[in-house]
Amino acid sequence: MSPSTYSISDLAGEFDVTTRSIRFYEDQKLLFPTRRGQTRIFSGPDRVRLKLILRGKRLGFSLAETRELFELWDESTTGSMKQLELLMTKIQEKKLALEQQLNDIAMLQLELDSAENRCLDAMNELNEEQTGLEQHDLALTRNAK
Amino acid sequence: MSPSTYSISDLAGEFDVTTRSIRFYEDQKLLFPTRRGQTRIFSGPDRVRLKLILRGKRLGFSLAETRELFELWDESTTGSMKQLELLMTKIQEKKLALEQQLNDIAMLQLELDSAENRCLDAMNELNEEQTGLEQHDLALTRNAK
DNA sequence: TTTATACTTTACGTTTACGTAAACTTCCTC
DNA sequence: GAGGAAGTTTACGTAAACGTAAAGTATAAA
Repeated sequence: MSPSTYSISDLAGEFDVTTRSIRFYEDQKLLFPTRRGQTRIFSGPDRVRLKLILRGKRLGFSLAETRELFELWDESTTGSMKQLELLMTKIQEKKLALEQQLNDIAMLQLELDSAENRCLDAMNELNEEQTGLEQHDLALTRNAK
Repeated sequence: MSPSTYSISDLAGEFDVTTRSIRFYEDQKLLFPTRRGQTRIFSGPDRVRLKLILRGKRLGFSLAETRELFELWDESTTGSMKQLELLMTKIQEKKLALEQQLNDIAMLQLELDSAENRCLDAMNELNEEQTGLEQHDLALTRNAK
């Protein structure tokens, strides 16, 4: 069974971040460990939030943005009407940004494929120059699975 | 017809960045404008690169990473075998990172949808409390197109 | 009891990606 | 020829996200 509390180095080890980073995230109000004495004790939800923080980073989110998302999520159970409307706006913004990111990724993937093919072509040319034509059909094996 | 050269403020205006940023990108070897006197003149390829820089930023790339990609692309026509193999490695790395990003985005989208629904539920509840049950079926209109 | 290990706080240092101000030059227009 | 707009260089400032000592505490093992 997975434990329900974690030390700072447990989490640092599991997610490959430094303890310094984890303490910084706490300082920035992204994590809320309890204490035993002065030692931090992280809960399951803390662990989840850490995972989300790191995912956010991979997507280019600032810590402030991630914290905003956390707050939105938390307030979604308690918010007033005015709050909820603002929340909807923010959610829509994030969704639009993600759409944009999907487009960006799709285009970059196409370009990387193109670069990959150019690279393979160049490698094949170098091979042919060196070894003559005897391996000519090797050039056709590159799309085989 | 689109012009083939651009001033710094042309590009700043088109892509909504400051001239300061553009100069900084040049300083970091990401753009290579020519000069007329001391005034920068940007080419079509420069404009494309600027667009790519900004796309990279949206994906969380550092300027150094983007420059690396540019250099990879440029070297793909001239590289030696050793170079080309390293290039392939880098390309694979980037492709893997993009796959990860796609996963990350998919999960975040699910969570945003969930948050959106929680939000709509909460708003409907507030409405019902205030107006009684007369608008009860309004709660069902939210998935209509 | 000493020693090792893990944890803590405090605080200054560093990198990235610009912002911002100061002090010019060019060119156009009035 | 006096502005005004757009360009330039130089250089210091700044926010974010940690890195990196320094110095102390707590606990378990030898």
